[in-house]
Amino acid sequence: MTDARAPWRAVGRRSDGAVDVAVVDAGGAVLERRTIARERLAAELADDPDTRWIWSDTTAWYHDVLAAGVRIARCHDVRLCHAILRDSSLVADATGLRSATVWDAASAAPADDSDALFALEPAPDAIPHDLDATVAEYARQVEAIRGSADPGRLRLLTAAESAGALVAVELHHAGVPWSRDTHDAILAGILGPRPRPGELPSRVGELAEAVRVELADPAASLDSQPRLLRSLHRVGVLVESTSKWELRRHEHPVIEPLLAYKRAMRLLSANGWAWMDEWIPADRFRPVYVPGGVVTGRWASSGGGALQLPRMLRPAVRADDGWRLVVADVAQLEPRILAAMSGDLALAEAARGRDLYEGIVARGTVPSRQEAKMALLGAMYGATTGDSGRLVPTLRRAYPRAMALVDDAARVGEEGGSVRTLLGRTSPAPSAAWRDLQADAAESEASDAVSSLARSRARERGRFTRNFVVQGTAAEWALAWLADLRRRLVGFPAVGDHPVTGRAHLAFFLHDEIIVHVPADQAEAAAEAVGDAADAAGRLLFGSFPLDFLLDVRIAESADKS
DNA sequence: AACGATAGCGCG
DNA sequence: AAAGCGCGCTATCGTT
Repeated sequence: MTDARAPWRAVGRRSDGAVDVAVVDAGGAVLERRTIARERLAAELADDPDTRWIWSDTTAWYHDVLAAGVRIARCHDVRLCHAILRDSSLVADATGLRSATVWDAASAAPADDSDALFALEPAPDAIPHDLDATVAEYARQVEAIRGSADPGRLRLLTAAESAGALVAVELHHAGVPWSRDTHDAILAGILGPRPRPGELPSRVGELAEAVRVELADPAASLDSQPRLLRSLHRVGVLVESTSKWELRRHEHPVIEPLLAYKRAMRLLSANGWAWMDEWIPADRFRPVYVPGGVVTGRWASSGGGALQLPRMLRPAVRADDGWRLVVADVAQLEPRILAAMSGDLALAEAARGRDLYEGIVARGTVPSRQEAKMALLGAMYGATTGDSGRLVPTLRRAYPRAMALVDDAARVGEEGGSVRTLLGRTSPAPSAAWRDLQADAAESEASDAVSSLARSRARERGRFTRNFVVQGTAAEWALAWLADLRRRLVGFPAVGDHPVTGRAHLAFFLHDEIIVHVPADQAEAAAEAVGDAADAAGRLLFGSFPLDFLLDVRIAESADKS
């Protein structure tokens, strides 16, 4: 993965806004340095597009560079890698990294505030962007990896995390191609035509009216849970909450219009016309992705609810004229990850070339696909009761290796220990409050209340660590998939000047799903690249282990699932 | 008036 | 009854 002869370069910001550029050796020592004007930065990177650029924070640097028309191949994101290495249980001595607390500060402001990096007065809680601090921390990280229990895995993880950071900025830059007209039509179909500002859409008003009729109260408030609850009780619907999953269980003429009202209001407030005007100004949705934003290594997002686009809006995701979308998602990613990382050949056999849940049924473990899914999700999430928990023991007998991996992770977590993903991302240590509670419960005169609370908190943490190993390793696989596909797409013929959108490019990513926006005549090739990248990611993480990462790939003009 | 916490629901 | 993980966002409610 790392080539000792590759020229590595670092950039840092000077207090006057100019940029220091340095050539560094494999250990992070500066061999040469010079200073260039800020305006020269993009050109400087363009001169060495294949070099690995070491910088403080991809979000802070890359947006300007891309805006200036330059794309780079590789980077080392010091902030993101610091967080990984500081906590990784593979790192033998993290003292130096832990004392470099300045790298724990928040990332720069989101990409649209592109002046944030070059503001004269950096925010007091921001990470440093100067060359000396950047290179010094980089050297600490190189040393931490070298002295670790598994340098190869940590190199892979830090490279994948950094590549993901590049993808995240590029995704923001490209945006999700979006049809405002289709979006408007979907809203109108469910809510009624767009109302004047301050007015409720007609269909919402009708539903509210229907609910109030059934509640026999023309003034009933539907948006306040306590008041709605009282209204429901008055007409004999004895629910404890106003949640839809509880309402669904009751038979009463108010239920159906009420659920429809809640659905409509949800759509209106979360993804209605106001959202469309704010987030889709010009037929592109540009969410802010936050790589490493979740403890497990998954991405988070900030603003716009990028990771929560309701499925009913997916028809609004629409390729440009003459372009197509390649929409691909992995079938049962986390169960496959579990099979591969535990080396469970029986589970891998159930997964090979088919729907994994169907494979479990075919092997006679459980009678139906639904039960197989419930059982496996229950095993990965730590269910102990209900339909899901009931089937877990059956699964434990059929797939002992896979189940032992998650059961061990849960046990370690309950005992206050740390677990790690395949590549070494490590779960956070329990809080002081958690440890205090466990210590209190261990005292001989501990009350029943304290003991039972401590047990409950221990189990909670066990469910977290149980899931952490699988969710986190799945996130690593997905990063490898993204990074590999990104590299393949650069080889596609350019049809425009833009470094990202001037050719086939990634347009969306969500945990186990990718959307590529591609000129129509290259769509088949792009679909093939998506599959090849998935195969490559599997080999990178799991070598020759006999398991495939089955994709559902579609080429279409819209992302609508048909 | 401005904050944090909570309920509820969207996604994987 | 969400029984079982991880998120972000909005509206409402309670506190200051």
